[in-house]
Amino acid sequence: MRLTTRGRYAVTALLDLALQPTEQTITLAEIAARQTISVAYLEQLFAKLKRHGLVSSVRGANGGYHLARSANEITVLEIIEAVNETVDATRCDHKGNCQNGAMCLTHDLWQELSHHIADYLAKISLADLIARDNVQTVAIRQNTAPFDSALLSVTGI
Amino acid sequence: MRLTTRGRYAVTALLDLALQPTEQTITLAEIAARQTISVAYLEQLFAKLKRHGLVSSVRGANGGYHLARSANEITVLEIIEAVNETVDATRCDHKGNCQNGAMCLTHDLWQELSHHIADYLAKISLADLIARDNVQTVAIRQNTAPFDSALLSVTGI
DNA sequence: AAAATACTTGACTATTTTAGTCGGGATTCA
DNA sequence: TGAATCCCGACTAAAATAGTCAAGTATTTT
Repeated sequence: MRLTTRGRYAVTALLDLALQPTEQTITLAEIAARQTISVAYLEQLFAKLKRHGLVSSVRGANGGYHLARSANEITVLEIIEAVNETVDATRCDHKGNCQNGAMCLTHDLWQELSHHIADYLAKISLADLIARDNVQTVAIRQNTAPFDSALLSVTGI
Repeated sequence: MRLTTRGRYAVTALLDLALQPTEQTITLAEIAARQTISVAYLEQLFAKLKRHGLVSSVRGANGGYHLARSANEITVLEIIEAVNETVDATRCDHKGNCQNGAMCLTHDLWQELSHHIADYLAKISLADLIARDNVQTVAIRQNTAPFDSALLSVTGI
């Protein structure tokens, strides 16, 4: 079971995307500036997110990314799994062959824990997150002061 | 957030210990044989478990380990935390300074997830696990055939 | 007292994963 | 054409995991 920077960044980046007006394409440079993530790393993550059908892209000048579905149809679980993090806590990938082909003493415990976490995260959509007070508060902060530095880094000044 | 072999082994080993008659001291060699974990690695884990007050040891010939408390007073969460695995999913250790000193967009999500998992694991004691059908089934299997090899490795034959 | 048993400690190591970086290429718009 | 943007693969440094190994200490049995 793994839940590290990669998954956190992916959810953060997609939530940032979900907070922008849907009619615009959003560049990775903008997201990078607002969320303090390097563009190069975001490229890596968005390649996976695209492969899993969570975002769509427009190439070329004025290009960028969109959510591929509406914010209430994208769950946190999907995002995390798309960037190769698993929520599985068993060592046998749920197969039950954890001890030399047989089931280990604690197999069911880890299996139930895995399901528990997956259920929890599958019930939270990007739209749910947007609706939260603290997300709104942080988003407003990120759109004011840091926006200048976003522009700076985009223009390369 | 990490939940890997180390935490799984620790819970498995303590559950094995909890399944044995309380009046006996249990050696690591026996646990190692039943659970297919190397003695050297168990030593490392039990050092931490002892430091955290989860087991007590008896040295010398016929020595071994006991649970330091009764099985219903030891939770899975405690065991996992004792071997240095954290159930925290935030990157800021709950401090809320995840983005250059300010709160990142998804801080609350990870914080709530962490609490959710911790609550879940804190409600499961070793006694709860013992009561499960599948644990009994596996324990019986491990006490028959593999017990010979346990004796063999103990006696060094 | 000696031997056997068992725990204790610390150093060491191979492998894997994470968290990125870097360079070049393809596409589109103006 | 040239700038903006996404696309792709290779590369790397640092950390964590999953152990191993060796030497030592403590206790009990004989």
